[in-house]
Parts: sequence; structure tokens; C-alpha cells
Amino acid sequence: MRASNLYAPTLRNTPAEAEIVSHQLMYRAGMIRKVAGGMYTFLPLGWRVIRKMMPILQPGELWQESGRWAAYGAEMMRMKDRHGRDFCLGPTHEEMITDLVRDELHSYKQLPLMLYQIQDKFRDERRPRFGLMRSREFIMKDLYSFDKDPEGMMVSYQKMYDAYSKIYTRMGLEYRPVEADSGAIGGGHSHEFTVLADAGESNIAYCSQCDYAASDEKAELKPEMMPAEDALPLEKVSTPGTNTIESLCDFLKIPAEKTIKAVAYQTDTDELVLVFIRGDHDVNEVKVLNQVEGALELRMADEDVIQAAGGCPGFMGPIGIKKGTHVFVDASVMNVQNGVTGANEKDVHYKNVNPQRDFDKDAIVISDFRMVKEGDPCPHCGAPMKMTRGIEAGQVFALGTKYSAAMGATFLDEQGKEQPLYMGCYGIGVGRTMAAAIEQNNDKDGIVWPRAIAPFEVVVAVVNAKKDDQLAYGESIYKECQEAGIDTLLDDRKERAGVKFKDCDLIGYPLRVTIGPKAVEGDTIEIKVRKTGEVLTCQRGEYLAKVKELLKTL
RNA sequence: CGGGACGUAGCGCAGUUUGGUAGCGCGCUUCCUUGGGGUGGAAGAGGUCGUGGGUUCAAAUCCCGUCGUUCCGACCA
Repeated sequence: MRASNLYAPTLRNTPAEAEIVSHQLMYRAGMIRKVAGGMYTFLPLGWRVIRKMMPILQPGELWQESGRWAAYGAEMMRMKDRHGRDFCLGPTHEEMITDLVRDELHSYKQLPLMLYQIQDKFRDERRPRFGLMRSREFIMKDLYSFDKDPEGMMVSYQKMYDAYSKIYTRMGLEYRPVEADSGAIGGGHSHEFTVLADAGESNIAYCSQCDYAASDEKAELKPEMMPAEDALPLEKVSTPGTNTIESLCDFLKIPAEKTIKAVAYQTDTDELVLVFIRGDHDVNEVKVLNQVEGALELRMADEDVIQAAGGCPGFMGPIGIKKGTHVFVDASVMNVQNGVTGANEKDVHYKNVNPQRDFDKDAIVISDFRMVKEGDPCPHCGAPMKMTRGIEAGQVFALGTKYSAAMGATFLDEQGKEQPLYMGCYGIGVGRTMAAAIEQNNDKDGIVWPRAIAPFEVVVAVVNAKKDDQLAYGESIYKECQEAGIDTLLDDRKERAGVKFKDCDLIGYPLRVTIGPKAVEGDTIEIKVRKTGEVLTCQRGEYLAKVKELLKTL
């Protein structure tokens, strides 16, 4: 490839709309251009990165079959054809793959099976942002596994887990596989591959001692214990104007862990869900949502709905709520001794609340509804957990029979008995991984690509391409590199040396081989390592071995 | 969905407060110069001021609507 034929328009200044460094650099390095909010064109260099990371229209009826036409919600791009039939731009492909295999995969002898594709997905994101980090159209490498039983499924799962680990390791990224909620995809067991970066939108918790790590939504928390006290009699107190935990604690001179606050949610199916949690804890909405069957989304409840259930906004408590309302109580609340909670009357709270004694346990769901925070004890070993930010670049799911059972994808086992397939699905967000790689690998001069996904491994930069002898020398070096199996770009543009060097640094090729007068006159060849800035000088006869050696380290 | 900011040449911006001939830098074209870290100079090309309406003798500028981009938030009763 010659740079003179390469459409890679680099920019000197940064488009104002690009907020994070990967977005800025991909834009400036001529790899992507925006079409509309959350939609990008990949230019040749960007496409070369994408392509290296691995070796649309869907009928609504398939989604009706799996039950996800209704369940997928607002993120699905839906449309109708001229006959009024429903279609969508695929946000994911479980239905398609299940449909594909159910007609022809009928014997245990064909299992296990894994199928993959690299394809565009469409999701009407609530808020697309940060360039390729969260876009409405994006490329995903997805793979689906089919097995005859749960044990086989977990073998496939482990294979993909290991493969993904190798992929991220080879890309040289700092990442962590973390236990994750399976969300709209479903299934029981899931890990996210999270690339550590401040620009990431996900928070992960990990143990400071053992190897437990989970997304904040998933991180399990055991109920916190409180020092034992003698239970005092339940009592109503007047607490005028104390409709926040802070004002309540100030007024009663008590610590927040003695309070039980209420958070009222309304589901998209308009069910009221009241969550009671200690005043110093935060609600984990994913854990809440997972306990309400059929609900997809939570929002803050409307006041009239709260009042209809017997609650008083600002002064709600579990005591006196209408039967039949979802009342969720975080397990830590049950250990509060002589605490304070709302009395469902304006400006009134209960004090000396002892949930074990005072709550109607038949009317409430006690579970873990807490959001993890720094320092919480690890559910495995009890050591304090730490929090960090990351980019959810890939995820693996053990689906079980969710799709195969709903859609009738079955096979005959050794006994000739019909069984549903056990499935897994596995995805890598390709563009997001590309962005994550840049977030972790850049400096003031531009991108520093890990060799595994660099658009080219080596750039041969001809210092002055207007000089025929330099250009010819560069061409011969370029050919030698190519013949040696190295993915090489010849920068033969008739630009000044400084312009080329700046561009090489900005685009971030791992190695630059510089061909100038010193090469023409004395066979002296320079190799510059982008990552370290190190410059090596060697002779014509030895440079190729040196390049190969250096590439192994990048 | 709520809140803020922005929309003027390919890109980055000024001009809007106080209405009066459309500006700057980068990039682009041509010529000269320079030639190993974004050379220096000269001459050029390029804009329905997002869009629709209104006020006015006159609107990039004031008013109303609308579309788009972007950031923050989505929340503790």
C-alpha cells in the first residue's frame, strides 16, 4: 500500500464535538468521519483496524416467537414494509441464528457447534456519545454456541471466555473479565470483558485480595450487620420538613445508617415498586428490575400513584402500605436496630423501628437491592472491594434454552429423544474495542497502536520522495518488508519530512523505518519505535531482522 | 425524557451585547523558496451565516418556531 493512494485525511486541529481522546485522534488521524449523531463511516485506515480484529434487516415475527418483540423496548429500530409487516434493524442476532439452525441441526452428532459473524448492529441508544464508544450503528463480532446439555454449554462458554481473554491480551490491553448481569440478552451466567479506562461508562468492583470482580450492577452484597441494641417501642415523631435523608439526620441527630429511606419506582407496565434501603446505601436498579417480572424499565413514580398505594412522598415507610404493592426491602435494612423510617403521613416519621419485629414479612420481598461502593466487603472472601471505571468491550453469555425452547430449536439425543439446544452467545464490540485500545494507548503526539490491531505494522517513510534515489531505496525496503510478511505502508508522498513524521506519530504505526540521504549514501537505516520513541540505527543487511525482533515485543 | 451550550468557508473560530458592504487561522489552488520533526513568501478559489416565519428602510445580529450537534443528568420520597 502506498500512502499516495491512501485516503487518510489527517487534521491539525480537533473537531470541537470530539470530547474524548480516542474520538479526537481517530478523527484527526483520518480513520473515521461522522455521518449523523452516533453513525460513522470508516475510512481506509479505520477499516484496516476493524478488519484485523478477527479472522440487517430482520423480520418481526422471529422476535414475536422469542418474546422479545415486546421485550426489547425502545432501543430497537423498527419499521414496516409496504404490506405493513414488522421488521427491525437487528440489535443482536439470537433470533436469526436460532432460526438458522432449527431447520437443519437435528442430531447430537452435530454438536457442539459454534457459528460466528462480524456484522453491523443497530440500537436506538438513549444517548449515543463519545464517538465509537456508544453509537447507534456499530460492528459486532458475535458468535453463538450450541450444545446438547448444560455441561457442554459451559465447556463452550469457557472456551470463548479463554479466547476472549487471549484476544484482549494479544491486543496488549489492560482488561478484566467481570461477572455481569445478562440484561436484555437473558440467560443465567455472564461475564463482561472490561477494558480499564476513565472514559468508560461502566463501573466495576473487584476484590483487593481474591480474584472476584463484577460489574457494579451485578456485584453481590451480603447484608451489613449492626451492633445489637435492646429494641425500644415503636413511636411516631413529628419531623417537619425533613423530606430528605440529610435533613432527617440533621433534625433527629442520628447517623444515616440508622435511617430507612424509600425509593418509589414505576415500571413501564405502570406497576409501583417501593424499595426500602438504608439511608447511607444506594439502590441498584438492575437488581430491582430483575425481581419484577415482565418489566423493562424503571422511572421515578408519579406522586398520585404513590398516594394511591397509601404512601406519602417524602415520608414513606413500609408500615401501612397497601397490600399487593411491590415492597422490596434490602437485606441490610432487616438488621437496622431502633431505626427511623417514614410513617406515610406528612412531616411524621417512625422511630425505634426494628424491621424484624415491625415489618410484615409476608408482604415484602427481602433481597439484595444495593449498589456496591468502594470498600464494601467481597462476597467471596470479605476483603474490601475497590471500584474502577472501564469500557465494556465484550461479553459472554450462557443462555441455556431461552431461545431454543421459545423457538423450537431441538435435536434428537442418543436415546432418540427431542431436546432443546443449550446455547451461548458471545460478542465483541469491535469499534468500541478500537476506541478502548486508543484510550489506553496514546500520548501527546497521537495514537500508539498495539501491533495486533495497528492499521499497518511498519511504515517506510521516505524523507524526500522527490529525490528519485531516496524513493527507489524506499521502494526496495518496502518490498523486502512485504516479502517478509510484514504489513507495510510506504509513505511516498511528496510532503516535507516533518509533515510525514507528524502524521506517522499521529496515526500511530508501531514502527517507522526512515529512508533518507543517510540510507542512500551509506546504507544506514533508522528504525523508530513509536511506543518508546527509541531510534535505532542499523545497516541495510541487518534492519529486517531488527524490525522482526522489535515487532515481537509490540 | 429533563437541563445547559452551540450551529458563520472543508476544519477551528471571531463578528451577535449596541442591526448598516462577510472576517481571521489552518487546510486547498498556482508560482517562488525550503528540503530529516507540521519551511518562508506572493497571488487566488471558496460562505443560502442550520432552517422557517416575524419586526425593520435595512437582520449573521432583535423576536417566535423548528431541525441538528454536544455536554450534564436520569436518582434516594
